[in-house]
Amino acid sequence: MVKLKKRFHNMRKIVEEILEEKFQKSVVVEIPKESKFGEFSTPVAFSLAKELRKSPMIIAEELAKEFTEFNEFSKVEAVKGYLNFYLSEDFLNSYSDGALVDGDRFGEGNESGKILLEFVSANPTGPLHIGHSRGAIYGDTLLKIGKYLGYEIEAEYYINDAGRQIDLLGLSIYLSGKELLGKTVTYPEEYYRGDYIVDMAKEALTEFGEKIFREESIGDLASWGKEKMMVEIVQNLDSVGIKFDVFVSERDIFREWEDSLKELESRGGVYKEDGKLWLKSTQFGDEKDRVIVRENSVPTYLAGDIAYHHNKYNRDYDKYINIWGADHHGYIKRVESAIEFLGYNSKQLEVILTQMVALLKDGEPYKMSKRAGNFVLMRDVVDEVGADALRYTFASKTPDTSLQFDVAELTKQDNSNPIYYINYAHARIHSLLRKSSLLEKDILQSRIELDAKRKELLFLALRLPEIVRDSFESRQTQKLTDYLHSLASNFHSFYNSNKIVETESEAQLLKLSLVVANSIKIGLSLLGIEAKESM
RNA sequence: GCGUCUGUAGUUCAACUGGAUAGAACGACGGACUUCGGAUCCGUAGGUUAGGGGUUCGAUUCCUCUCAGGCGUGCCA
Repeated sequence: MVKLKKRFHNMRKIVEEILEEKFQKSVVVEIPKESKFGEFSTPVAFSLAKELRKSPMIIAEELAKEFTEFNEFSKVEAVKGYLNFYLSEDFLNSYSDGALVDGDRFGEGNESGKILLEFVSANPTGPLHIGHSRGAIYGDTLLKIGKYLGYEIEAEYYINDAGRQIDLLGLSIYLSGKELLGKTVTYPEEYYRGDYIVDMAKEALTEFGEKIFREESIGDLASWGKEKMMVEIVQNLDSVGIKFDVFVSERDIFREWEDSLKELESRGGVYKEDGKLWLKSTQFGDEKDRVIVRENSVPTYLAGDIAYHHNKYNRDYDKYINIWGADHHGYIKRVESAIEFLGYNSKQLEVILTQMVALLKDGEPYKMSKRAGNFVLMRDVVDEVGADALRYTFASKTPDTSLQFDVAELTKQDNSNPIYYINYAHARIHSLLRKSSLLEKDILQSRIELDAKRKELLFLALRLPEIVRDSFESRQTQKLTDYLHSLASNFHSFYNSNKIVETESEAQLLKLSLVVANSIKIGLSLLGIEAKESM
């Protein structure tokens, strides 16, 4: 049997280490698209061709001979300059045993590093809409995957509870309340409309009586309304299984603004002009310098963000990840420059932008605006399609491409939904286990004899650790969804061409199926979805 | 105008960050169990990777120009 030195290493890493030890340099290890080229391959002979002044074909031929003594491989072949590696049955069986022993923790990493992940941070002036839910689900998926890999990650929500939008919330509730009381009101250009404002006005009326709708009470209505909205937002997030570790308030953070300002001043990051205070953000590549304190001495929004990032950096993480809507992208440079002026390294900050979600309803474009109140509520979509489908949909799209879909499409719960497809594969495996009369011990102790099909399926199932890692490091959660889909697909195909229960190979095929089920279960759980054992 | 993201099959997306014949899914069309769940499987059609030029053994990937679209370009948040 092959001994596994490093349980937590994924298979590609194991092969990489073997090659790097051999060649004393970093080597590209890839997984060929076609299984006839082996499980792994490397084009290393091409890069050696120049310095050795020999053809890649010849180099590869020679190299292939040097890998005969590795029991990880059953065969190492040179084809057209590529070096192809075929994993041995011994190795794959050992690795499978490891996977089954690890169970739910197969692929878990031992990465170190403290990461602060800030996401959603939607203004508490209305419920979450479908656009917010994209960043929320993407962020939460990253969080789950990162934690699985061993990183210490905190999920943080920044509450914009200061500034004009909160005043506007108070005013909007106030005006709506006036109208409820039969008064004629004229709404200004900018205010929040939508049913939730009317609902809050009604609630305020029953809770506080008519006296709340006096002009002096707008501030009270604002902070009361803000609290209401945060409760609503937390519920919205909870409905898809998202929980934050920390909520920070802009209002609280702002108390530290003077400290940040002093720091900026002492490092020459600001200057006065036209009675305003400017941040020298051009020094770090911004298009122009930015006002941080207005002529009337009221700080701008950026000031709050500077204090916030100052606060974050003082908490001393290794990395700060912000997930913002694409409309904030102009902010990156100015925040980075502020971080530099505060004496910190802006390279530790990584901003991921999620592009817009353009919704259609029956083919018609759906304009989303909180102000106008005709946005699609996250809550409504969750009610219609369920948390699982929504989570899968957003996790399966790269954040940096704008996404357009029809609400009507998502409300369809037919078999085009990949969640059903993947769950079905998982449920099928459990169905087989229920049908079988074998003991678990006998299944686990059997040895999987590999033919081409079995090997392909087993290899794919065992790639989970590598996929999870890759998915996190590239910040591309869709690598995980794609993987699960193809694993399910591969299993369905296998299932249809093999009888399993009550055959001579029952034990080993069930063992193979168990490895598949384990990877599906883990993968789904990292997406925040619970695998079903029956449907 | 500038910044930024994007452009790959009818549609939605891949392509391991420079590697082998550009792959899947959905949709379309045609098939498959008296075997364990047909919510499945198998097959067929569909491509000048937006376009030109460059870098090299090799480009969907890197550079450059052009074209098209989204977002941004408040002392709003």
